[in-house]
Amino acid sequence: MPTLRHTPTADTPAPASEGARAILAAAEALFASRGYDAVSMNEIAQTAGASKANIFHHFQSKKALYLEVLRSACSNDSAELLQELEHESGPIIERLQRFVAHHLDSLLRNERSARLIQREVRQSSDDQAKELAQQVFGDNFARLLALITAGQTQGELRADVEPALIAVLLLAGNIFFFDAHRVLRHLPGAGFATDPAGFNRMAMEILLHGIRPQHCPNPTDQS
Amino acid sequence: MPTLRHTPTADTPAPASEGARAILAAAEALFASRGYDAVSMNEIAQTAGASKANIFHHFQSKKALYLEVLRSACSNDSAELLQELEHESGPIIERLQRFVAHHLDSLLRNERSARLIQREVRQSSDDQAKELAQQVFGDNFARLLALITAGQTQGELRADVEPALIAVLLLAGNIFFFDAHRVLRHLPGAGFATDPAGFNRMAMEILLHGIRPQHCPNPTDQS
DNA sequence: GTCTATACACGGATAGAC
DNA sequence: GTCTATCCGTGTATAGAC
Repeated sequence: MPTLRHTPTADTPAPASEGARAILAAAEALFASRGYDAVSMNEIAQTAGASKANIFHHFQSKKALYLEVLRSACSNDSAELLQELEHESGPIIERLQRFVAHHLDSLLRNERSARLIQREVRQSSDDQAKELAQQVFGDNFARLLALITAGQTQGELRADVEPALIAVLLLAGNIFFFDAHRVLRHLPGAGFATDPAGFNRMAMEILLHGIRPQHCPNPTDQS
Repeated sequence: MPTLRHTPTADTPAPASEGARAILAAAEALFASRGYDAVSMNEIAQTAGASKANIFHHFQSKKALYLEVLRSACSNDSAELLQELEHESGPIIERLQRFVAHHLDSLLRNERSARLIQREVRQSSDDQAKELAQQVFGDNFARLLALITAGQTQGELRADVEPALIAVLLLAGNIFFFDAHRVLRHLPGAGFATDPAGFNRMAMEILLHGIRPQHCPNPTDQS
């Protein structure tokens, strides 16, 4: 698969001449829900209300169209979460909590693009992963790390664990929930599978008591 | 996609007449690494050293072959983990720890089958998920739940959280690591991405301090 | 920019000999 | 059980008119 380097200078590299945007939207929906191979150009044309040949006029090939879809999906998903992090005040733990909740919500709301990106993450062997890490996730992950390390220096979080590990555990729960909640629903005792917010609250509660510094209610001091 | 109900009575429903096993093995490798659509019957035949028509002699259709592959992959993956749980003594936390470590190890070692099953979990919308939950994951998940509840009644684990939630968090870390470690490697501060065992140890350490009841080193007792 | 028509290859599946 | 040969649908991509 070709490289997906994106020139970060131009805001709109291809203005997407009206009809092309319809094609892009249709392609995104179809690719995300059924994968690359399972969807045909005929189908995309039909869904977009355009002719198959017109697609090839706007995009060099099927793969080129796919990569274009990927790029737009990535930047959308990321952009939503950027603000939540920095421009806030108050305890960092609360901010983390809100971030995680927002992240899961975003996953579930933009299910299509989320799946699309996940697919790429998983099947990207070799050095494609590096590009993904640097050009797609790098910024947001770094931001999350900064928040966590701030929490550590401020004493809100344990300082004896790698911040990246905390970040990963924070995200892992969300992504697992996103992936598996349909199956989870039918497993014994996993009623929370239908309640993302509740899951988030409880998972965070568990994680926090491992993340925070020893929070011991002093038995001698019970005023 | 057709139902994947498996008669649980017969141990070897179809003895897989020698050549059929080669086909099955080749199909598993190809399906797992590239997905259902991307692999052709021609390719499977070639890899297995058989003719395309011969595949259709042993399996009704491409989809039937796929389901057969799925079934075998599932039972293999599950079977490995079954023993680890019950037939042991000692603190439950330790057993959980060993289970989680073994689980991640199993994922990484059987990458192909693991991916295959994950694919099914994610794209199974509707009631296909129910079958997966009941016929593939049900047993193992129930076992894990039993272990956790035992830990709760024994006082090793906090009793005020849903056991299923603990189970999910235990698994989520592993699966996220399995999915993302290639990308993770290239993110800042995530050096543990190349060290599954280390990741397991640290993640478990974090989780435990949230899971176990308040573990407070008594400051008055320092003999 | 958008269409109709078409070339060309490949994929899944079957027939029938051995 | 295994093969060769073949049918038929569909998918990507192009040519060329409007």
